[in-house]
Amino acid sequence: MISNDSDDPESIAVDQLEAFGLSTYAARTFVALTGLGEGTAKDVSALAEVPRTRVYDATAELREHGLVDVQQSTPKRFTAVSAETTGRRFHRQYTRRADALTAALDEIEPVSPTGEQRGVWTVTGREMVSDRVVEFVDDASEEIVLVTLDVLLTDAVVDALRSAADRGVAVRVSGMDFSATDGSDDRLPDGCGFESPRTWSGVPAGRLLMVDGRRTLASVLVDGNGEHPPAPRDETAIWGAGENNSLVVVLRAMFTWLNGDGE
Amino acid sequence: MISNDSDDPESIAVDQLEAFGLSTYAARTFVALTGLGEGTAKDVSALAEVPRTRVYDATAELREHGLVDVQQSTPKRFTAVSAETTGRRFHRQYTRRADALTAALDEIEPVSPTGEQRGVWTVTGREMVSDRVVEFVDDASEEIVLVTLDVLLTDAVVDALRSAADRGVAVRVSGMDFSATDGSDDRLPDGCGFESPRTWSGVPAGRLLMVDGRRTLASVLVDGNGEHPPAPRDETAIWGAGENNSLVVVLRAMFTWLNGDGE
DNA sequence: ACCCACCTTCACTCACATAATCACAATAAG
DNA sequence: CTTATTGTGATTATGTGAGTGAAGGTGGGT
Repeated sequence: MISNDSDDPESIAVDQLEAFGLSTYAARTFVALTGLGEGTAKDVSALAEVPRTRVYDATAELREHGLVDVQQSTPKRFTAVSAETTGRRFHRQYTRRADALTAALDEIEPVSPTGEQRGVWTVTGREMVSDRVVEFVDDASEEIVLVTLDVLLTDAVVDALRSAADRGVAVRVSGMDFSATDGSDDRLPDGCGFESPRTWSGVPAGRLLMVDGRRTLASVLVDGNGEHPPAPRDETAIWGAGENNSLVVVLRAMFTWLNGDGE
Repeated sequence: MISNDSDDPESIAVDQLEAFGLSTYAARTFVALTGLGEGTAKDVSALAEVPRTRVYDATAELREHGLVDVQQSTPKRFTAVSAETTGRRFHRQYTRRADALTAALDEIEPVSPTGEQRGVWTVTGREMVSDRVVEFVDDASEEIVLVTLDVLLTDAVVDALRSAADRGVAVRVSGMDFSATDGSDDRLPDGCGFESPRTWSGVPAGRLLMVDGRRTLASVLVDGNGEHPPAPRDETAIWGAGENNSLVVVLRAMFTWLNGDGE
């Protein structure tokens, strides 16, 4: 199958514009106008694969978004705004949307977000797991224990750990692969040394996290199901919350055992 | 007609989520889960107007976006991530989209953006006109002359004027209504006094802009066609570029005449 | 003044995606 | 073993947008 989303700038721009809610005609028309700088309906129809009679609808749609100006002459001439203005406009618009969404959800959200949980929840996707890690770390008030692969220690996670350490939380981080983190990662705050990395060699690679002894998360990297490119391996995690949560109990025991072993 | 987009938090959240590309089932399911904190398919179906058998598809869709975690039990239980995480996630995602779009469009954009233009272009919408003003001001290298209503002097415009003044451009701003800008607006940099505001009283309200004597813009506020709410009046602008552009010639003559009159 | 070419708008069909409903299998509880 | 309930799949309907064609209007050329 011939994938539509090639990697040439035109296709990328069209895809992104469609993601921002524009119709395909509008997106293609805008890209064509960006390349032309200025042009008539015929010009656009020739360059982009847009029926000439529909260029007018497309430009009307673009005009409502403030992306195209029109010259009232015969034939009508159209021009697209600059790339920076376009990017800034969408950025502003969707930042506002995100803020409105957060505000609305905040009103809906019930009061007790961190209650006792019975079961174990599952998350998939590397970025999604990182988000949960950050979320848990941000909620920490006393202690954070994290064992992670180096590649999974993204900037967002490091930032969250830093701010936790700054607010007085005891942060203890250890790497699973004993390649880089010989002593402690240079990006992390001081006093994060936890346990010799070698302790964890042989453990199925991923992350282990415990926050305040009440929230735990465990993840593994699972091979993508025979995908064509090198397939950055997908991550699957489970997490649980609450003092008596089964996963919390298991991991807490595991951590205290290993920690007590070290002393 | 009963408008679907009411102003209660639930409807706002659903609308925003749909704007971010989610299906209505997924949006409604997520909002219901945010209110519940945790629940089964039946719970969601009862609270949100979603068929029970479709809750599973909706949660699958939400899971791919990292917005919902699943508990593998019978019955399955679902939980939504926090409001802040949701907002941050979408903000990140669409910031990246905007950046990718800008980069792609930059590659497409031809080299000479500021050529000689024959005709006169039209723009509608207050925000769209402000964007053009900012765009022109940002491209200024020598001189900026702006006459504007106070309400149209938004922060974005002021910022653009500031940065232009900082880079050595002669900025001269004047207000049309002689209410606030007695001498000079306190938000503006120094040395922007241009002409007594009274000169412009009686001129159809809007803005007049000239940049480097090569680009001009004129706008007026036009009454919204009998809209129900107070209807913030819409703005319509025309602009032209090039030394010999008709609009440029007219406005340049106008400005130099008034300026020479003042001396 | 007429004709012709082109531009512009409008109306229509078709296809696809999503909403919505139903039927059936699987599981757990009594 | 029965039964209610849960999960999965197939199926239909509906609405939106892509694609096409026809008709009206405008300007230029003869």
